[in-house]
Amino acid sequence: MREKLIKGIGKNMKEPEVVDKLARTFSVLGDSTRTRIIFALSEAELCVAELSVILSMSHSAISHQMRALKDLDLVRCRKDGRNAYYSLIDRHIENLFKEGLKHVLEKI
Amino acid sequence: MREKLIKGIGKNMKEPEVVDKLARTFSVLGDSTRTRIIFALSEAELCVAELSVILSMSHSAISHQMRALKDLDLVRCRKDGRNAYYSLIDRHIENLFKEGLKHVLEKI
DNA sequence: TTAGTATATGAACAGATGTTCAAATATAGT
DNA sequence: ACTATATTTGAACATCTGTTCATATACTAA
Repeated sequence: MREKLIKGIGKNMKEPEVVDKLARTFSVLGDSTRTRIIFALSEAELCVAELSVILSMSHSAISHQMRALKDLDLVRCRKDGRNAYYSLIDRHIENLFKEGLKHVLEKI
Repeated sequence: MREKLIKGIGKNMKEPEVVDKLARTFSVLGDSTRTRIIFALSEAELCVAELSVILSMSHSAISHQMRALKDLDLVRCRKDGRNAYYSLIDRHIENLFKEGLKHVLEKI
């Protein structure tokens, strides 16, 4: 047991607010439906109906997931008539996704 | 509805095996206990007892989580006597974690 | 061997999560 | 106004997940 080391790490630990948001951010990427949505959006801006074709899932299921992604600032929504077009909010998210993908492809 | 675009994205979609492992990888980062463990390990190699002090959690709870992290190749384990020292498996994971942290700090 | 310590494991429980279904809202065209 | 289409929402349900508790395993030192 290295008391000083432990104390130092405890001191550096991020505040609960930050830790929680970080965890929820990873968590929202951590579902295969949403992972596929993020992949699709990394190729193009897409509306709910298009995503539901790509993933073979109901509009409702997609819409619920889009809300989760929007709540955590991973995607933005652009309304055009009766369509809602979603896209990744920034390159940051795309990088995060691609870094994860690289890791997985190395380990498989 | 843009049939060709949709078909193209469907074709590019990663295989279920890859998607699932990617999702599970993000998922394992997506819990505040494990997020804190990853943070601690980004500062030093630590054993279960030390992690349990830093996080104020039982050895058992930590041990269960370490297994989840090891199963997904996020950490490695080095046995030294009766201690099990864990560390991040590579810089890749550290980058992933720090990218996520940057995103969160921007959005808070 | 024995006692003591560090981890690991399995079962069980409460709480969280993803999908479905039905219904509501919103917009466009007639 | 009415109809059709796109999306959203809320409730319900089954499944998954994280912690606790008790117990087991592994190693060290006497």
